[in-house]
Amino acid sequence: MERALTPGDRLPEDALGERFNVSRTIARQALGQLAGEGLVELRRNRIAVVASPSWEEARDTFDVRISLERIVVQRLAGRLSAEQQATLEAHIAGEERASGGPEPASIRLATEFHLLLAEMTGSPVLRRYVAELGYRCALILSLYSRPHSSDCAVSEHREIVAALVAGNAGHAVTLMDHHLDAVAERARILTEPQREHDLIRLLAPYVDG
Amino acid sequence: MERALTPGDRLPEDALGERFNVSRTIARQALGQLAGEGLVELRRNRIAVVASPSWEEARDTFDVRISLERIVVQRLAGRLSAEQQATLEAHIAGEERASGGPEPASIRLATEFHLLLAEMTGSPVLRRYVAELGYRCALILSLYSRPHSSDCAVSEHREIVAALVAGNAGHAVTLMDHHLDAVAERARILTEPQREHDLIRLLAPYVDG
DNA sequence: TGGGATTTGTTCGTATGTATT
DNA sequence: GAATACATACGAACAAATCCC
Repeated sequence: MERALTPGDRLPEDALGERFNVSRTIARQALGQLAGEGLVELRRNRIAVVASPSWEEARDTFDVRISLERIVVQRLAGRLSAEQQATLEAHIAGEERASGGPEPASIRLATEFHLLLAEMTGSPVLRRYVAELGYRCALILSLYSRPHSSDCAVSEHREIVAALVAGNAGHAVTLMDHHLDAVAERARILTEPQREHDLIRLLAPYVDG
Repeated sequence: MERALTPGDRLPEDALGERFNVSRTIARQALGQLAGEGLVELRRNRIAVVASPSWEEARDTFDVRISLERIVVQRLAGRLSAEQQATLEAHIAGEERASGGPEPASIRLATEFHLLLAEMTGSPVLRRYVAELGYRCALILSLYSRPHSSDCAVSEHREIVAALVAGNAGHAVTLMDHHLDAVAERARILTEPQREHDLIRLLAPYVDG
């Protein structure tokens, strides 16, 4: 979500295990799960790498994501509790605060906004699928998009919440469609191949303890 | 899919490995994947068991499945190639032929019809999610439904295909909604706890070679 | 093209935790 | 309630495949 890693980056079991202070067995399990979620590519006898979705897979992922999030807003329109409303507004305020700061934080918050909505449907299945697609879309944008500019997105988030609170399902769906279309639209120009990464250094912030 | 196993059935790594002639490591990996798909419950230091979705989870799974399959028929209406049409008709013919025979076969075919439709959208993501939910719903029905009666379902499948071929998206969606509602409706009466199973014997047909 | 260094695939042993008599 | 049997969790080690110079 924060683009600490880039598609194609190598993920050797040993190095991961050393970084997170676990054995290869554990690192291997984690890689297996991530492969199941489409974030890691796992080919037999080959080193695991961060997934590099093809252009077709990218398009497909975005298309299904749009359909799924449409379901989310349809379920939520006019049904947000006061508490949920407050949570969403607090989140958007956080996004605004972060919008001037470091990019990884604002990218993460933008993704988490959608996750928050999915969570509020109360459907674990919907939540899981939206989360999975959200993560994959973040990965795709790091492959295909130009640098993130989050300013517009925050105001769109605000409008979506307003439509949900107003109970205008149709409008909320339209807004969400346009919002996600706009996000997908960023994935138009291929960025040049990324720099070499130092796995050990990059993952340092993510080690517990 | 064929209800060879029932929710709650124990799945010890050892027994599985012996049955399929693989080591515990491999059996363990398989259990991990199945847990990711929600078909197996994996609690720390405890024996794995076939998942027993709660009533709420069951309801949720069916609800999301209906929403997802609605997307499938919307994408397919008026867009089926002659070849796809033939494939679907052949499948339904197979369902009819099997409807008098052994139950496991017809249950499997009924589930696979929906999988076939999802596949024809050409969307790997949609296909995967519909498959996952289809398998889970089969599991749920084996927990909560009375014995399967597939006669009605086959004719409903036929009607859905007809609406798709006619290009009537709205009607196709309605038919699919009603069809899946009817399937979910079967999950109303709790069946009594199932008999004890002999894992070794039940899995015998599934061993390769 | 060849060969050494890496990295994965798999098995097995031990420790630890759980169920059952 | 304690002891025994059983199952899982984890890591070490070895073989085979791959990578890279």
